[in-house]
Amino acid sequence: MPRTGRPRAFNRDQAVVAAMLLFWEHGFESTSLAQLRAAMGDISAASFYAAFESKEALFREVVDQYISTYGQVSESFRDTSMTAKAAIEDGLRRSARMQTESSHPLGCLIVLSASTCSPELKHIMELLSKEREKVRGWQQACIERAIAHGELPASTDIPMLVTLFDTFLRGISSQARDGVPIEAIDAAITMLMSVWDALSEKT
Amino acid sequence: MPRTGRPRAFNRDQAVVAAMLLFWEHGFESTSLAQLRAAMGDISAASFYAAFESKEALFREVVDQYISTYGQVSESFRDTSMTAKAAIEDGLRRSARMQTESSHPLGCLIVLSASTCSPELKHIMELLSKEREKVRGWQQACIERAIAHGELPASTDIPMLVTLFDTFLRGISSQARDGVPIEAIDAAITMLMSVWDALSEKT
DNA sequence: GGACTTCTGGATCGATTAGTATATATTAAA
DNA sequence: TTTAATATATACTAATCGATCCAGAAGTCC
Repeated sequence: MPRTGRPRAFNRDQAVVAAMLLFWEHGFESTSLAQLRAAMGDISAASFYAAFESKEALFREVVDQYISTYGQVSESFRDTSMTAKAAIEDGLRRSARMQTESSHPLGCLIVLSASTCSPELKHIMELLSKEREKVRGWQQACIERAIAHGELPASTDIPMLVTLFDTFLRGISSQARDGVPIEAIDAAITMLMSVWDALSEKT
Repeated sequence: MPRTGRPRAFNRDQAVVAAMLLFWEHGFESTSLAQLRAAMGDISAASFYAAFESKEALFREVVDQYISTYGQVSESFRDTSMTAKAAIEDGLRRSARMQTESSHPLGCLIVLSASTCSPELKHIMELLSKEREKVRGWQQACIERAIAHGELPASTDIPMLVTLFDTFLRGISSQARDGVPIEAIDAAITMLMSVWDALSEKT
C-alpha cells in the first residue's frame, strides 16, 4: 500500500470485479484491453498498467477473485461435515444454481474463459486446467472417503465415478450458456445421484 | 466450377480440412488468417479470398465439414434401427471415443470452438448453439420413442432425462481436453446408462 | 495466336491489438 | 515549502487483425 503519492482515482477491487464479469462473459482472449478499461471505470491505459502488470496478471487476479466468490460453490466437494454423497450432490446443485443465475454471465469462468486459445497462450489454459484438476481431486477424495466409511463398496471404480460426476459438472457450463433452465439440470442431478444409491446397495 | 482461367494452385477440399483442424484446436476467434493461410498450403491472402468469401464463411464450411465427418458420431442418436437406449449409449460412446482420439484435436469442435467470443461474434456462437440444439433434439426424440414403445414409463420426465445425457455429452469435451482417458469416460457411460434400466423397471 | 477468364504475389488498407513514454497533477512526509 | 512518490492524461509505439487492390501469370476457348 502506497503511503504517499497521488491517490488512485478508481477502486481497484471494483475494477477487478468488473474485469471478472467481462472475462467470464467473453473469455480471456476475446476480451480486449479497451473493453476492460472501459468497464473498469473508463481508466486510461497508463492507469491500467500502473495498477496491473499486464492483461494476463489481471486475469490471474480475476481467477482468484472468482474462486473466492462464485467459485465457492465447489467447496461443497470438500465439506467433510456431510456424507460424501451429500457433498457431491451439494456441489453439483450449488454449481448448477450459480451457473444459471441471471445476475452474472452464465456457466463457469474456469471452464469457459479459455477452453480454446492461441498457441502462445497455452499457459493460460493450463492455469485453468489446474484449477479444474483441483475440483476433480476433491470429488475423488469424496469417493475415497465414501469407500473408507463403507458408504460405497471397496470394489468401486474410483476413476469411473469421478469421471461420471466431473463430466456432468463441466457439461453444466455448456447447458447454462445455451439457456437450459435450472429445473431440468436440478432434476438431472437427482437422477444422476441415484447411481450412488445403486452402488451403495452392493456394499 | 470454372472451366477456363488459371487453375487453383492448392486443393480447396484439403484446405478446408486443414482449416478445420486449426479452428478445432484453437477456436474461431483465436485462429488468425495468417495461421489459416499457412496451414492451407501457404496461400496468399488474395488466393484465400478468391476461394473463400471471408474467415467466417470458411468457418461455416468447416462446421459443415466437421458435421459430415467427425460429427457423424452423433448420428447414432437418430438411428432408429436400434432401441432408444442403444442409440443414446452408442452416441455417447462413439462421441467419447472420437473426442479422445489423438489423431486430431481433442474434444468437440461444435462445443469448443466458440464457447466464448467477442460481442460482435455472437452469431457465430448462435450458429454452433443451433447445431448443439439439433443433437439435443435427437436425444429427446430417442427418449420420446422409448416412452412410445414402452421402454420407459409414460411418467418419465423428458427434459430431465435429455438434460442428464446431453450435459454429460458436452462435458466430454472438457474432459478430453484435460486428458482424461477414454477408459474412464467409457466406464462412466456404462454407469450413466444404468439409470435407464432403473427407470425402465418402473414400467 | 488472341481473347477471355481465373488465380497468384506482393504491397497495402484502416482498424485494433497489448503495451509505453512523457509530462503533469496530486498526495504524504520531511 | 520543498521533496519524494504515485497516478493521471495524452500521445504514441510496433505488431497484428481481417480484408482489398493491382499487375502479371497461367490456364481454356475460339
